[in-house]
Amino acid sequence: MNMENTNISTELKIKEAARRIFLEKGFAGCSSRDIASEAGVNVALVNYYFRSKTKLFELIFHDEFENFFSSMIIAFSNPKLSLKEKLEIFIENEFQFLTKHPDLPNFLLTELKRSDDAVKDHSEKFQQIASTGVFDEFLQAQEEGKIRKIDLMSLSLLIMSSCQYPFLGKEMICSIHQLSDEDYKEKLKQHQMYVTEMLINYLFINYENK
Amino acid sequence: MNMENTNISTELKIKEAARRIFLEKGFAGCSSRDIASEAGVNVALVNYYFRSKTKLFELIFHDEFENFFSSMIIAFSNPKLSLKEKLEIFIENEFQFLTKHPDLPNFLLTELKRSDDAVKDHSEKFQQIASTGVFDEFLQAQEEGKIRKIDLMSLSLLIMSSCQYPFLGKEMICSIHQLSDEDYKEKLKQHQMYVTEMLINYLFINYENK
DNA sequence: GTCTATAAGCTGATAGAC
DNA sequence: GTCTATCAGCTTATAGAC
Repeated sequence: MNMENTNISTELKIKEAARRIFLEKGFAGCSSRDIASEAGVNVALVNYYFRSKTKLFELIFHDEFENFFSSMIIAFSNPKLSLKEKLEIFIENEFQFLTKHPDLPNFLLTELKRSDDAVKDHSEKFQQIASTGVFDEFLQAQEEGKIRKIDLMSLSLLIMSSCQYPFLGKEMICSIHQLSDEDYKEKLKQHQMYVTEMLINYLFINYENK
Repeated sequence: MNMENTNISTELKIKEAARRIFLEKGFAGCSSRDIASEAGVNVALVNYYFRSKTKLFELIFHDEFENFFSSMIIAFSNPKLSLKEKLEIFIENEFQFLTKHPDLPNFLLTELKRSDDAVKDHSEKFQQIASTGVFDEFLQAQEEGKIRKIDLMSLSLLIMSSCQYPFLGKEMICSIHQLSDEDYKEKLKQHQMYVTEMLINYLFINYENK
């Protein structure tokens, strides 16, 4: 039915416009009119399809939150990979994913800070990653003395810091070092190599990087 | 004069209220009325003293930007310290400073992203740090084979990532690992140790951390 | 399903009383 | 210097025409 198609198409147009605007400006930094305008439709349609700006935002936020963690889990779910390969591929995937979605970390962290404490239990994400078995594998390797003994939170934090900060701090770094977007993008390739080397050297005991 | 004192006091009350509100909610996330209310004064006084919300914001932003970098430079300016000590003390200072100003990194990075490209040249900050001589010292040590050869941007990025991300990502980490503010604060002490160890092991060649 | 018109409230900012 | 009152404009959201 072409009637249904136009409905879905308009709904999608608004949702994708909202995604772009929210990610760039944040919830407080934009209006329903900005979103409607970006989608090329009337303001009333935003509320017609999504009832309120807040409901639409919650939809997008949830979507992006899932997206963000799904991209993390891919490397961990491959049983053929060694722990070291999992880490290497995780970092590679993160830099690739975040190059495509550079605003995502700032968006998630900023909006998570703004949200109510009541909505703040995301421990199912921990469970989701745990269910890949990668944490058990880490703990096992620690028992065997192959990996440095640090707790899972600090481990995650070290890895997430190194992967996400280059995208969070892009504007600051570029303005201090006077780099263009092109320059920075180029520099990030080399930086990814340093990050990989540093984390592997630190976490894996008796490992020598040539 | 007590008349002048009350003026200055009110002006300061508004400025400090604005600092707290802007840092917590961002420019777009609050209104002049929020600031006036936090300061315990009438809305009209905000414009009376600072002409506009934007002018007041620019004042605070500039202030905090300076504050942020000043705190970085302390360790580098002490000529008695070795390069390794400079890094250790820098990290210690950063964690201490950011524990007192946990919202600052997110504030600066988010608002820097929002601002016009025209206002984005902060290369004087690079010059300011360079004038402590710490970069020359690094380059010298690299020539002597004491320090891994990586460029200054990646070096800064590795260090800033590890120090700032734990504060940027606090809400995300706490919601995933189900930690209270108290728990997290306690965990950060140990994390700081890991960060120090990792950076020193990676950057300083032939260095063995017991 | 999409539009116009409009409601009710909040926004930044100012004029004028005290 | 500080307040009240008020402006014009923008906000989210809805009612009703088509």
